[in-house]
Amino acid sequence: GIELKNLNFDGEIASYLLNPSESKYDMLNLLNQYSGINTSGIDADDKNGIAALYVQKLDDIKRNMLTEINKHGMNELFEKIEMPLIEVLSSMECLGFKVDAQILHDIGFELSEEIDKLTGEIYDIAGSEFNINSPKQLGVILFEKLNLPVIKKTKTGYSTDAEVLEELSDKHEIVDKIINYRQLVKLKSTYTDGLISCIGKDGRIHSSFNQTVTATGRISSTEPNLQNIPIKMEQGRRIRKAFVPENDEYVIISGDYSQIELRVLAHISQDKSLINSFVNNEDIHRRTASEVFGIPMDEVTPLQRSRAKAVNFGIIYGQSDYGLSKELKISRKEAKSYIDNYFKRYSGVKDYLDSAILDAKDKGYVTTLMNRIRYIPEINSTNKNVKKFGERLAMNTPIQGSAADIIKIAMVKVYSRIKKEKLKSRLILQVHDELIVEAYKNEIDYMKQLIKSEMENAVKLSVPLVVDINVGNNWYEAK
DNA sequence: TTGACACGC
DNA sequence: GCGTGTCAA
Ligand SMILES: [Mg+2]
Repeated sequence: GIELKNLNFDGEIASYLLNPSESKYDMLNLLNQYSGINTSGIDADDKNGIAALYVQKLDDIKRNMLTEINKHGMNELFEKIEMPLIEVLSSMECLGFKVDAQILHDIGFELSEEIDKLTGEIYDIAGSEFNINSPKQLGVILFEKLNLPVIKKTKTGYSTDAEVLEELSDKHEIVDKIINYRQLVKLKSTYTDGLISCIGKDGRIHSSFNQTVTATGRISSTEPNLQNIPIKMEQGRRIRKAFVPENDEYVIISGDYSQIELRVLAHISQDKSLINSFVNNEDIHRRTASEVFGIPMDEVTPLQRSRAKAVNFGIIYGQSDYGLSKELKISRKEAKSYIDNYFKRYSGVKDYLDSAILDAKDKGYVTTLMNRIRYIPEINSTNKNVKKFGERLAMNTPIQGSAADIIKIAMVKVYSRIKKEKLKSRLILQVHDELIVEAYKNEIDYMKQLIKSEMENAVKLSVPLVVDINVGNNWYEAK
């Protein structure tokens, strides 16, 4: 019920923009970096003393930070995006998302039954009882008792991750049951039990949205994390049926950007072919397959399209031929030919990614669409692996960070219009390329248009931004 | 506290 | 590439 008004400067956010890789933006750190005083003699436990000094030096700290923000051209990012976003996130936290506990209990009960059944079967096959949740104990069973081949090792012993289990699945009947067990236990512990424990007295889940955690400008969500609710597998996806509107006067509307990162890449690289693909609204993975494999669009097979999709993801991540070969389970040579072909066809993308690495080396940092910065010290490492990692950061950060800039602009715009026009609908969640609105039924058509247009027109790029809108009686149905 | 693992974009 | 939660040790 308390309003946030006339906020124009937040020190934590200002310092986050000046270096988003820091882990703490507390008063002592800010004093040390921006007040000009020597803080080496200050007792870190003296909270009152630090707070008093911070207030005393606030004018200096503020002036120094704003000067730096200005130098980097981040004025608009700070004043027009990040500062207004504080109220948007605060509102999302206060509103929360209503959750039907009964649905979660029902799913949880089903999961328990299946887990119990699988547990018994696994013990029977193994010939002994052990903690299946312990990778260490599971490793002993799989690789010592049952003598299955060791696929890969971790720092501490045998790896038993999903990729390893997948490879072992036709070697022993226990493996599929373990794969299944893992999935179900994850759903039960993190999602049914975990979410139930977060439901407030108002029947809603109030996540925390952190604005100063990620190095790229994305927001993060904790207690609970509402940005990783299952969607890929149907069994997990059903969890979304528990996320419901307040009552039957409301529905859930979801607006999600189509291919926002590749569109951002087309824009910042100005690659002619990639821009053309999006201007013509092509199926981008099919087009990539056609270019990489040198075949007409209508002759692309499902496998080729799927591989091209992995190539596109790899480009965004700055993936090497080695990384792509592991992802697609193909030879390094074959992966290299995919990437080489891609860069021949999309030479503007190649030039751009090279320039991002040069930027990181020359200036020490890379930037996004709205001039958000991220320092990349890894790029100067003498350790080859660290240096390569730095190069991937230099390539990925402008893409991921620009997408974050865009959806933040859209959030501020959607929120402002709802407030100004005194609508009953509410912005309640953001999941990186998606906004979720709890919409009043009389406002459905209006909100669909409002969300679509504010998201698509958040910024003007060389390619269109496309947003898909879906409506449903719960989050699952809004797909 | 850390590492392994699994969920999301 | 970017995150967070759970569990075991
Ligand atoms: Mg999408």
